Amino acid sequence: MCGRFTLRVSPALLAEMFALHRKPEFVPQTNICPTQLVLGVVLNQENGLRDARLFRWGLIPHWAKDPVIGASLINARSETISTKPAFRAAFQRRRCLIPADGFYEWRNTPGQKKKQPIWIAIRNQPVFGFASLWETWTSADGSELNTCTIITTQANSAVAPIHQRMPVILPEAFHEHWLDPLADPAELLTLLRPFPSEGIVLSTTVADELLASHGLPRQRTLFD
DNA sequence: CCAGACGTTGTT
DNA sequence: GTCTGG
DNA sequence: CCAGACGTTGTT
DNA sequence: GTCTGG
Repeated sequence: MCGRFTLRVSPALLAEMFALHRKPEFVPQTNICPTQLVLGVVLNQENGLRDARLFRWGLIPHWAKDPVIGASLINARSETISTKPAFRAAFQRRRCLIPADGFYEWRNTPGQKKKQPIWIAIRNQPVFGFASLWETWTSADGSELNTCTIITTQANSAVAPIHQRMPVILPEAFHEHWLDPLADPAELLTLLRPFPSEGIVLSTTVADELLASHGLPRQRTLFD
């Protein structure tokens, strides 16, 4: 799955790598959590340009009465995304890319009391995009909330020893297809596969280094 | 027909 | 909103 | 994902 | 142990 990730690149690089209309405003982060605001790249249907927008991580279906459901919909299984009521509308009409430069999976070692976080990145890719969906939810008082979810797939052989599943990382060559509002759903589903194992980089120590390099306090939630 | 669910993950 | 179960 | 909380009663 | 909140 994918329950935490990092995004530390400059807005300028992000704009370049995702062909954004303009530079997004965001602060580099090394511990992005569910229910926080995350950056999502969408295709603006008005002008055909790519925009980066903020979404609350945890998709709330438009029909939900209680928005608390979003906290559990931080991931969507690629295998069932086109049929599940919570996701199929978003899959048809509201696809996006969530930029990241790494993500965490927790390894549960038998005999060890605590799970160990492993930081996972892609070789030679300073930033990449998670295949994602977004929704707009309207509350009883009429206020709107834009939310998103990250699509998961079976772990590749590099990640499998740590965890059974992993987020879908779309190679840059697939970005345009994924964001195309007229794309054929059946073809889109073929894009949702595990990233090639050869490109995977794992680290047990980088997380602490990342925090230090940004002068951020060590985060008890992850590393103690 | 209406009522109620609608999701993921890990763990057992 | 739309499907499933009763 | 992890961290942190984890309650009852009667009344409207 | 399990749910909620971030």
